[in-house]
Parts: sequence; structure tokens; C-alpha cells
Amino acid sequence: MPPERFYVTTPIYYVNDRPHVGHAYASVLADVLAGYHRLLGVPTWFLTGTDEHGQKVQDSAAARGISPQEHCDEMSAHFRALLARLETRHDDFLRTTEERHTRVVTRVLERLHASGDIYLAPYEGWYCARCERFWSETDVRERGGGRCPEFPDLHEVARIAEDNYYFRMSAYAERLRAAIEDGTFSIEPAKRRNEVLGFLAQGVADLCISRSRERLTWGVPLPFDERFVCYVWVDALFNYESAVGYLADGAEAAARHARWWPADVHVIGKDILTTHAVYWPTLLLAVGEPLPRRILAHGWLLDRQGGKLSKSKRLDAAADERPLPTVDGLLDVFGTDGTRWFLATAMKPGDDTQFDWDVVRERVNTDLANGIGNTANRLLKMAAGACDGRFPGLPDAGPREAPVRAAAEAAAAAAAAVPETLDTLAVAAAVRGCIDAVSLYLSDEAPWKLVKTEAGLPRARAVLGWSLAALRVAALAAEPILPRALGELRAALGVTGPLDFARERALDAVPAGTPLGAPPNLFPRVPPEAIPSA
RNA sequence: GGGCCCGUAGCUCAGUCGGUCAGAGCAGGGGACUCAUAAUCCCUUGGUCCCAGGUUCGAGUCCUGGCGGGCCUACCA
Repeated sequence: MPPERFYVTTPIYYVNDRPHVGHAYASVLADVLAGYHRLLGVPTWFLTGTDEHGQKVQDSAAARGISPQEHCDEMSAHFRALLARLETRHDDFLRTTEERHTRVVTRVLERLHASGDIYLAPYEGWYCARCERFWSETDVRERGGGRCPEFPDLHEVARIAEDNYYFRMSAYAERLRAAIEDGTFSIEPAKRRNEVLGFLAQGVADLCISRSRERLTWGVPLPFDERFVCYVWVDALFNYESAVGYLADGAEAAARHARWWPADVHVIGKDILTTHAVYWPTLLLAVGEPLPRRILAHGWLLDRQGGKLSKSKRLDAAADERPLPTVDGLLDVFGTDGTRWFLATAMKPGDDTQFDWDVVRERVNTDLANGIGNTANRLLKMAAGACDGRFPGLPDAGPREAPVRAAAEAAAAAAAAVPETLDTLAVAAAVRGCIDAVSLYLSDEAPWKLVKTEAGLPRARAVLGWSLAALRVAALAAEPILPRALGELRAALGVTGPLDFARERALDAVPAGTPLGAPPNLFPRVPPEAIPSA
């Protein structure tokens, strides 16, 4: 049974810099998950947005000689532009500097303070002024040899003592552990769940949630002590709830909150696992809110050396080295469809994969141009000649049709399973399998030979009918990944009206005689020359 | 330093409970076909499963130790 509703989020993107491939990946993944739920008729809410407070934003703005607000406006616009190019279908884009959000953070802080979950305590520790961060006793001693653990040769650390506010995270660690173990709070894939359980087993301390205004002004002020702003993660995490009306005024907001919270899936990167799988749920437990159902922690695209793509590192100028992909670079070369297909099928969520321009080109050409695109083209051209441009219907169902029918049904079944499995790779594999089955079927039946004789014509039409039907179902199953191109194909295959998975997954959904469109050029082949060279 | 994870064909990756697990796709080689975007179909060359020990009748799989890589490790997010 499909769920009654689906609320999915991307990570709240940090605007210290422009978006990179990792942002595109998370956005497409969340968009595709949202798309599958919509396809299946599940009411869906898809939230994305930008995290705009904190030290790095303040620093980046200062380095550029502009105000933090100007910096955020500009960067947030870059993220919006990225989503526009990726053609994501998000329902909301929240900025944490918006009043609708900061007001909620203030109310959350007041509540936690009133309930005793936030308390004042002295903090004393090693502080590196250059890195602008505190370091633990052991790090300074063992890694830094008494100096900054990150840059022991360059940075000194100083002893700083000040009062700070803490969130009583330790008080909720046991309840969190229980929720993870009994599955009510699911962390996927399993290795990330292990990681969190390991983190909890090491013992959880309380979380310092205040930042002195002497060092950081760009944040939400603590409502009970104006000397501090709120630690940016506490601020940022609540975006997932503030966006759907939590602690907002009015009946409409309350209804929205009741409808959408808790979130069904938070798509995140593996680097922000602790914040989302420990800080966030313990904060929710403290304010008495239900926990999100699933955390899906994805991996990264790595460069040829196995390093993070998102970190702009200099290559050791090997002569044949291709430039690292930027998001715009990917989109320029592969287009929206190619980029979406690659990102949605590049890797199992959770694992890393190495990026290679040629691998992406081959995948896009093989699956889209040679696969779906070419199949559509050859079938529609043959149908234009042999069937008068009309869908010929599905007579003669026999054992020779069995593989094609089974492959189409498998593709539809894989799409229908996404709410349970979140496995978009399985859908892509099933779609490929269906296209392969059609190719094989065509090779075996050779309708282009059959049409040459009057006697062969009926059989040729039957073969084209089954092939067209299977193609249509495969395209339906892949629609959330490639909505634009496959919408065009759907129309060419004679389907009109709003998308209706339950009806269209049937091979006989289109009646015989339905007019077919001209073959669209859905997926142009990407030539080797299109790849940027060093 | 501690926690978690990864290392399988030229490339990207599957391999569930230890027993058809030596696999797929792409690339490379050969052939077929011609409806189609030089596409599709068939056949085919590739591997010390990172290394060394161990447990076992049997290890890609489990254990120990290396080597290489990644994330986190309470104030960068």
C-alpha cells in the first residue's frame, strides 16, 4: 500500500560558496523520490532551501567586502538557479534568514530554555583564533603537540574561558538509541546507522548551542541572552519543521504542520550525518515533536584520485587530465535530462563513486540515446509506415511476447516499489531491461521484413504493438527521472490527460487506433568532442 | 588517537546466510542485420577478489594484523 502522504527534504544547503555537484546530486535524488510518490498518486511535499547563518558565511562575506545579507542573497540565488536548470519540482524553498523561520527558532529556544533543556555553564578550552574554533584537550595534546591540531606548524592555541549555553542532549541519547534500534527512526544505509550507534555508544555530551557575539554576529540571537547568537545547526535543522508551519501563528499553519510533519525522508550527505541523526532528533525529542521517519545519507562523487569533487583542489597538471566537473559544466554537456539520468543512476545512495567524463557520456548515450531514444524513433517510424501512424493494438499474445510483457511489468513494479525501497537504481535497471527486451524481440521478429508481404503485415503490426506498449510502460516507470523528455514521448505514444500510473502501467492502456505522434528526438547523442579537455 | 566504512576485469560497479561467486554494464576484438540517433542483435578477450596470516571439509564473504582511501570525532557546516 502506498503511504498516505510523503514529505521529503534536501539538506539545507550552506551558502558559504556556490553550489557544486554534490548539491545537484542531493537535489535530483530528492526530486526523483518526490516524483515517484507523485506518480503513484501520493500527496507529496518537497522542501529545499538554504542555510544562511554562521561563521563561514560571515567570513565569506567579509572576505568579499560585502554584507552577509548581500552575500546570502547572491548565493541563495545561485542555488535557485541550479534547481531551475535541474528542473526540480520542489514545493518550497526556504531561506533560514527569512522571518518565517527565525521566528520559529526563537520560539524553540524559548521553549527549551523554559523547560530546562538549555542551561548556562562555564566553558573552558583551547581555542585556535586562526581556525576560529575550539579544540579538545586530547586533540591539542596528541595531534597538535600543544598547538593547533589542524595546523600545528602555523597556529597557536589559547586557553579561553567563558560562559555558554548548552542543550541537554545527553538526556535524550538513550531514547534516541532506542528509536534507532526499534526502527522508528531509520538511518539508511545500514552502515550509517552503525556509525550513529557507535557514536552514541561512545557517550554523548551536551551540545553547546551559543556563540559569543564577540566572534559571531550573523545568527539568530538567543532570546534569553543577547550576548549570544544561536549555534547555526540548531537554527538550520529546524527549517525542516518551520517550513511546514511548526510554531507558526494561525489555524492554517497548524493544519499544514499536522499534515506534513514528521518528514518521511531527509536526504543528506554522509558528512552531515551526526547533525541529522543525533542533534536533530534529540532536539525534536526535547520539544516533544515526532522524529522524521528516515534519514537517507548519500555518498559522493569523487574525482579520479578519489578526492571530493566539491573541494576545489588543484590537480597535479597531468597532461591528459580533464577538468573537474562543475554543475554548470555537467549541464552544458549532458543537458538537464542527461545530468538527471546520470545523477539518479550514478550510484547506490550511500556509496561513493568516482566521476569520469567518459563514463557519464557512455552511460547517457547507451541508456538514453541508444536505448529509450533510438527505440522510440525506430518504433514510431515503422508504425508510421506499417500502421498508418496509429497504435495497432495487442493481438496475438503468445509465448514470444512473454519476455517483453514480463520486462514491462517488472519496470512498473520497480517504480511502484520506490516508496518502500527508495531504490531508484532498481527502477533504472528495470527500465534498461525492458528496452533490452524490446530490442531483442524486434531482432527476433524482424517486423521490417514482415511488412514486405501482405501476409506478414498483421504479425508485423502485432510486434510493433507489443513493442510500443512496452516502451510506453518503461517510459512511465522512468518519468520521475526524466519528466520532460518522457512527457513528450508519452504524448507521441498516444497518451493524453493527467498522469495516471494505475491506468497507464497496463500494457493495453492505449486502445487500438489511437493516433501516434511523429518520432521526437528525445535524447541527442553526446559526441566525444563535447567533453571539455584540459 | 578513537568510531564507522570502502578496496572485485582497462573503467564504473553487483556479489544477501560461508557452498554454480568469478559476475554485469561500458570499453576492446570478431560476426550478423538494416526498421532506427553507425543504432540494434549474437559470439568473444580481460581478474593473485589490496597484502599476510588464521578459522573451516570449503573464504570475495568470517577473524586478526598490515597497506591504501573516505566520513565523523562537541563549536566550519
